[in-house]
Amino acid sequence: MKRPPPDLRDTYDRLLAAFGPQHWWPGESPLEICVGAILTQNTAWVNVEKAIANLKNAGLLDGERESIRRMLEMPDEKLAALIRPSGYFNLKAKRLKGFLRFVQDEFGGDLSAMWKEPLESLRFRLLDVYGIGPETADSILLYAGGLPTFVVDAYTIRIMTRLGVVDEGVTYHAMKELFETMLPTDVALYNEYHALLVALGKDVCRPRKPRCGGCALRVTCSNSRA
DNA sequence: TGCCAGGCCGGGT
DNA sequence: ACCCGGCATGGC
Repeated sequence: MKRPPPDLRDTYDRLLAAFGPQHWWPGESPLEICVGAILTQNTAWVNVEKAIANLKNAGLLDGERESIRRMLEMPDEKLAALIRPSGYFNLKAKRLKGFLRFVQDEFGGDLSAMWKEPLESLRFRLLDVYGIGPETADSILLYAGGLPTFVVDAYTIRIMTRLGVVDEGVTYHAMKELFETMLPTDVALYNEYHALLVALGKDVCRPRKPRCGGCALRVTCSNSRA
């Protein structure tokens, strides 16, 4: 760390005041949230919505166990065609099935049974599933399972790096640990905080614009002043 | 038009 | 242990 960490709780209050509640995750059921978490990998959410609409129209996000079974039985190409708007559709069809296969085989296609497993243990098992990396695992655990794990993404790292809170090249794990250490273990707080960082990132923190001059960073993060 | 989006995997150093 | 190309659509 280049400087003492800001009061991340105060930063949260400022973000909430600036952007308001984000109402994440924008999904109606745990299964839909899990599916969305995989489909949104490096993809704009608006495209994911189209893919999810296709799945709903095909009746594949209604009954949880039934939907999981039907998607698993479907040929890869057919599932890929449905999720086409979300991009990387061939890849994501396989990743989606990888996750569904895990839920099916290990928990009998019952997500509520999955959440009963201890968080750390479940997290490691999810990371072993093909196509599930740290962010997707944490998104599933927090937003679908309501378990207290902080979700880090590219925006989180960009924002914290540009504020000088962490050095460039900070790892996912270090960033996650920082938030979890500095904040109370609170699912609702983790939920809203990540969503607010994404809102801020979309606003001002693009990859090719290293400076956010005149942007909302000043408003929201002034407590980290040098 | 080109760049970007709520990553992750596999192969190469 | 890093680094990088591949994966693909749709919006601005």
